[in-house]
Amino acid sequence: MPELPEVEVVRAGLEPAVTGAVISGVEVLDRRALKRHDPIRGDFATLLTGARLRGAVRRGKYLWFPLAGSSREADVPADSSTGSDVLSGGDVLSGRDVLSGRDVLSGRDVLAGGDGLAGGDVLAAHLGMSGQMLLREPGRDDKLTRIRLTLDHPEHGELWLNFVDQRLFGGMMIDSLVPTPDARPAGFGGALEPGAWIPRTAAHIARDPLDPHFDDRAFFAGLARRRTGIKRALLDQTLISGIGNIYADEALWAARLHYDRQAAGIPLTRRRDLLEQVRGVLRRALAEGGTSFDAQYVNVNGNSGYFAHSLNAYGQQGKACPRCGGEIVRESFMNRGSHFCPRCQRKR
DNA sequence: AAAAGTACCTGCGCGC
DNA sequence: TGCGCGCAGGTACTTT
Repeated sequence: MPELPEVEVVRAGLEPAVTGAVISGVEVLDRRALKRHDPIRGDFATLLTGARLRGAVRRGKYLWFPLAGSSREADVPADSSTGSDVLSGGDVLSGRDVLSGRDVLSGRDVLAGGDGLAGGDVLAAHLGMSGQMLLREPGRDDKLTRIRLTLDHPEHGELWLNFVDQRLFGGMMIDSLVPTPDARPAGFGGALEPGAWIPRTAAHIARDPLDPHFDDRAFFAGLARRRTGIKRALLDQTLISGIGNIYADEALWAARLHYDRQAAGIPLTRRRDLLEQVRGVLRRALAEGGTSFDAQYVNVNGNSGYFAHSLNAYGQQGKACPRCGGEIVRESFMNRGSHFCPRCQRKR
């Protein structure tokens, strides 16, 4: 389901509700929704109960919520003999400034709660194909809720956060932060400055094209090296993140590129144009609240976005191409649909 | 090493 | 109405 615009709608919707909230209850209704959680680090519910959420951060389609460290961690003496990063003066492993005892990720004092958590741990989430994060009045259940967090917010009071996922390709986990390879802020955190720390599970993906630190030149060079079709390259989250099947088809339509054209053979000017189209499509979709065809994709209140009305190629098979009037076709590719206009998106 | 294939899942809508 | 089938917006792991 959700690609960058949809995940960003979720992030922005959650941000005011989770920032500063304490997790007062955790119900894991289906353990398969924890499949990326490493049980060795402790029980998900136990670790999370009592922890305080500090914000909501996103890179591409990955979401995470930095947690305040546990009381136990806060008692750790300022011992610079272990794991301290000389250059930053901070503790690489925990994301905490060892000398000052303050949390370098937020600049705030580490709070008690979430016993067993290390400073710099996060609640990480991926929505997969069908995941939703719904904010509800306590007592309001949703069918297919897999994990429920009860949030206690100093201003908003008590809320349920239902993680709903039909297909169970998504999930939640507790993860630790590692330094970003380029030492720049990890992702988009709204009001929260995420710092140059990223969850281990998301560390391998590239920045997304709306990230101010996205490296355009590295992307163009990466495309030039790919011996594969351009759509495969766009969907490769290690090259550029946040794009899924819908926006790949839409951006390729806008750039007049055939989905299976060899990435390496595309001239630089057209690679530049493609990136511009990618950004345009993602920004427009975001402005309309994301794309939804049904209740499968919704924001945190359960409402749908409007971008489905603006699609030019995705799902438009049989209809006229809005640009040239040719007929949009759907072809099976990579076990999914590719939608394009054979007239203005020619392979050669 | 990079690229392609496969596994992971459930529910819905469609045609018969 | 009931049933089987195809379809779904993603990622991680394995194989080549």
